[in-house]
Amino acid sequence: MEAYLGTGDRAAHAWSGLTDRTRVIFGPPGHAYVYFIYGMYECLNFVAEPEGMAGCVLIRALEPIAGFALMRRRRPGARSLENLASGPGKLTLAMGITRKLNGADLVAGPLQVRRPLEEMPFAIETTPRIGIRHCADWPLRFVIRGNRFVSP
DNA sequence: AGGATGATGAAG
DNA sequence: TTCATCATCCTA
Repeated sequence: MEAYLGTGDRAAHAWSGLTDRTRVIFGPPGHAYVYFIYGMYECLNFVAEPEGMAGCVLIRALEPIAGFALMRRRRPGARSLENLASGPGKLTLAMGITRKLNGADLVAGPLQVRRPLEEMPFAIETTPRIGIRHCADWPLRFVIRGNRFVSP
């Protein structure tokens, strides 16, 4: 995942202030911010700051633990389990997430953030963010150390 | 290394 | 109404 700050972060969508597109980012936390990028893909964020304040987290990858057949059907090109959702665009394809979920409540659903079935301890590693030009060296990308499913 | 592909924000 | 830009992925 990657953090995008509300103020001073030129790489963040919220940099341009409150617009139609960024409205959700300035809304209450625990909601999905889904945006369309490169004319083809959609990316999922979690709003992370109190209402009136901008700040969100881009979900760049996930480890599939269920629904394998469905995810493979949505991403026929995926050659391996690791490849299924190891990138922000791949993740939304595999999960069937579209802009219709923009602004959706992540507690109420239909898209929900849930506690894992079994809690596994893990270490978090910090790296620069990926695919941006501004503030590219800021250490705001967070990965699970040693995990095979992180985005490249 | 380059192409697919369209919304967005800022400028005119 | 244009225009550059873009938090990507895939094939070569």
